[in-house]
Amino acid sequence: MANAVQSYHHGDLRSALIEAATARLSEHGVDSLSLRKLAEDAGVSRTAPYHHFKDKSALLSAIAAKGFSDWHTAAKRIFEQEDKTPQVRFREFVHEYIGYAADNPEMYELMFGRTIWQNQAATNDLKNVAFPCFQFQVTMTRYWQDKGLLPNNQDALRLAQVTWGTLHGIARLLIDGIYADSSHIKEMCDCAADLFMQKQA
Amino acid sequence: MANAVQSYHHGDLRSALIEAATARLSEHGVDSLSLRKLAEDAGVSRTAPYHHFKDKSALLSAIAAKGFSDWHTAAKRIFEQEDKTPQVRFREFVHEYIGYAADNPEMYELMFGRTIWQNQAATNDLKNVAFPCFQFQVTMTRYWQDKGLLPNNQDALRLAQVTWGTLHGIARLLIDGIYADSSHIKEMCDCAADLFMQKQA
DNA sequence: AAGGCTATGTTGACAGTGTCAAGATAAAAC
DNA sequence: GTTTTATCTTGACACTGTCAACATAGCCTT
Repeated sequence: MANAVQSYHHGDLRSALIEAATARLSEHGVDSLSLRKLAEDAGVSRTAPYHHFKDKSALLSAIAAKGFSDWHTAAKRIFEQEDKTPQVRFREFVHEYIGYAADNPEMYELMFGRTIWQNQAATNDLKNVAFPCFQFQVTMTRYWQDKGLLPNNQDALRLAQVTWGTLHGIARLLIDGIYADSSHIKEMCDCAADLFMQKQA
Repeated sequence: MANAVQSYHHGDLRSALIEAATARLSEHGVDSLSLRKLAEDAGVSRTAPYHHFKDKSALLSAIAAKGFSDWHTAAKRIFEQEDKTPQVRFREFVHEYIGYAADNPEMYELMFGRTIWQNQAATNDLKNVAFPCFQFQVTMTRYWQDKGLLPNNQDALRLAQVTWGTLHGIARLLIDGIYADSSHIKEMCDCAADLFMQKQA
């Protein structure tokens, strides 16, 4: 950060802030993120960030947006592996989802936490990235139904909400350390996958 | 709160604080809870609460503990209805769980949010109430397995984590307003119940 | 090139927050 | 009646997000 000569204008403060925030996020958690500390990290005064983000929530939304787009591409990569059977890919998807959450707990917390979603605080930029990500879950669900992995007598949207809800719930129990510890992640994932694909077991 | 004559000692500040906090919680959300406001509500100075709770987290834990014990009794009531078939009771349980979360979003958020669970902040008092509540979920799961509602080839603990995770996840998606809106609660519950009981469908 | 517009960055200020330390008061214990 | 203990008080500190007012410098037009 201190590579450039100190000048009145930073040059690319927006990126610097997001970078600093992402670093701090994974190390110290979303709760310890303060605009003032981030400004200091970027070598800039307390209120400078307000010229790039409406408020704190907007900055957090920008970081979360990056997380969603990353996850979306990761999900697509798993889903589109042509060399594996749908069943294998489905199971892999479950493991990857929980794995992503367990490996990036603070990012996951930010993406799906109430910090940025509560009382319509979500930015339009955020929604534009997050919603396609949600939609993709429905697309995959429909595919899994077609392939006979998931029950065909259910509405795809509902089923997507339930399957995704399951992954989301397990992820949160793990992250928050509520009656589920990380040493049994694999067993839990397999159990969930088995449960969904009961008829094929 | 102003019923008693103003005296140096409050009398039952602990209860008054919890009461005020519970009221504020359901109205304005967990994020708007401040010790100072609660102290003011109770007609007492800023730091008085510290003689009854180690810190803010301890107060929140006490409220959450009440929530857990309430839910535990509610769950037992549903589970032990002898006049209904296990299948009906199971479905009812699903609806009641999500219903409780949807009706008391802020309390649910507090009970299962990271506010009180993160980095081992949970009080022993809290754990002592919450853990039996979790255990009960395992007990129920084992029963449902015995009755053939849930797959018998799965470890009860894992299955309990997954089924509960599902309810938890759906609850959170609803509460946080993430790609699931409250007008479809019933359909989502039925879909989840159907998914769990696939073989019996 | 001169001048003004606009994006960006600055300090000052305000109302909040949780929490500690030190002292005041009253009730309970001896 | 005296001492201990529980409870409550004011004062203080280091934080926080955010607004208003002002400073700087790069760009745009003339």
